[in-house]
Amino acid sequence: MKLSDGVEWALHCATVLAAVPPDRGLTAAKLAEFHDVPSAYLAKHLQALTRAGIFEAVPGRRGGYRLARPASEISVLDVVDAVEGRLRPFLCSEIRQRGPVAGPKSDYRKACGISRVMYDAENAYRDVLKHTSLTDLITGLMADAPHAAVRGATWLQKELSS
Amino acid sequence: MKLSDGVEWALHCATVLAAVPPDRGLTAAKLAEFHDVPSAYLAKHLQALTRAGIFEAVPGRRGGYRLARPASEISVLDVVDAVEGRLRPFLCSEIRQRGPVAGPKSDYRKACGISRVMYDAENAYRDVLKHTSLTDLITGLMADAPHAAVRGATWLQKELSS
DNA sequence: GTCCCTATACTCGGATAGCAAGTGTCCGAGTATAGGCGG
DNA sequence: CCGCCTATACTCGGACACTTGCTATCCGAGTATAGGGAC
Repeated sequence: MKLSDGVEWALHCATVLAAVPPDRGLTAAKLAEFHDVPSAYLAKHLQALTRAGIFEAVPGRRGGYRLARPASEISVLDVVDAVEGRLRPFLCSEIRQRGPVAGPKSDYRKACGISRVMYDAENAYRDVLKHTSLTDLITGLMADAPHAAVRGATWLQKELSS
Repeated sequence: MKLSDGVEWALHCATVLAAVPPDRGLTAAKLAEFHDVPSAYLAKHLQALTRAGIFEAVPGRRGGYRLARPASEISVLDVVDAVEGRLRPFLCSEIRQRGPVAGPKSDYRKACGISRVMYDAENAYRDVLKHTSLTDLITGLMADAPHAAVRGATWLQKELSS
C-alpha cells in the first residue's frame, strides 16, 4: 500500500493556489519551480485535479491554474481521490465462495466479514481526510513555520506582479 | 493505493488455521486448495507471516502451518502488516524545504502539517484493524454464513484425519 | 486617433517511453516418517 | 520380539522470470496578447 508522490505535491500546490487571487492563476511551471519538482510530471497531476473539478485551468497566454471553489470547501480527501483515482485499497474477491467447500449463493447473502472490517478501516481513514479542509491545512502551515509562510507569500506576490 | 491480494488470502487462511488443533498443522497446499488460489504464491505470503511471528511453520513430513499464538491475541493489523511489509502509505519528502523560498532548517522545527493529517488518517485506519482480532473475524464469519462454516469444519476434519 | 486584423508567444492537454514493485513460479535444503535389518 | 539404521517422501525456504501500474517526458491544439496597418 503506497500513495503516489503526486498526492503530496498536489496538496502543497493547493495551499499555494489558495493564496492566489481568484481572478489570477499560476502556471504549472511556476508551481513546479516553487516546490522544485519535475514540471512535466506535476502537470499530469494538475490535469487530474482539473478533471475532478478541484482546480480550474485557464488556457492561453497569462493562463494557469486556480482553485475551482473556496479553500474552505475543498477537503484533503477531494485532492487525494483526484490524484489517486478513487480505487479501493482492499477489494474482496469473495474467495470464500471458491474451492471445494463452496456452496449455493444463498449461503452468502451477507457481505464477507473480512471485507467489512477492511472497509470500516478505509472509511475511518477517509473520514479524517474528509473533515480536514484546505483552510485547516493553511492555518497549520502558518502556525508551524511562519517565517517560511512569509517568504512564500513574498515570492508569490513577486510572481503575480511580473 | 492498493493492497496486495495476499492480504485477503492471509486473513482467510488465518481464520482456517484458528480451527486447527494446536498440535496439528495444515500445509500450504491444503490452504491453497481450500481457497482455490495458486499455492506457490500463497506460500510466499505464508512465509512472510511466519517471519513476522504470526504463523509457525513445522518442517518435514506431516508438517505445515499453524497459529503461533491464540487467535484472540492476533489482530487483523498484525496480518496486514506482515503481508504488506509495514511501509507507510504516505511519506513526507519535506518539499516545503526545497525550491526558491527554502529557509534555514530552524524554520521547520515542527512537522509538516500536511504529513500530520495524512498520518492521523493512517493511524485511524490502523486503529480499526488493531482492535479487531481473529476471534472477532471468526465470530462474524459464522454468524454471516453458518452453512458455509459447517462445510468448512467438515472438510477440515476430513483433512486432519487422513 | 481608433478600430480591426494578423502573427506570435505562451498556456494546457493527451499520447508516448522507462522503470520499479508486485505477481507468479520453480527447484533445492531440511526433517519426521516408514520400512527393513540385525540382535 | 525389540531396537536401530537407512532410504524415502514430503514439507518449508529462498532464488528466479514476468506483468502491471507508477514515474517521467515530450510534442501538438488552443487562446489571450501585442503590434502593425487601414480607415
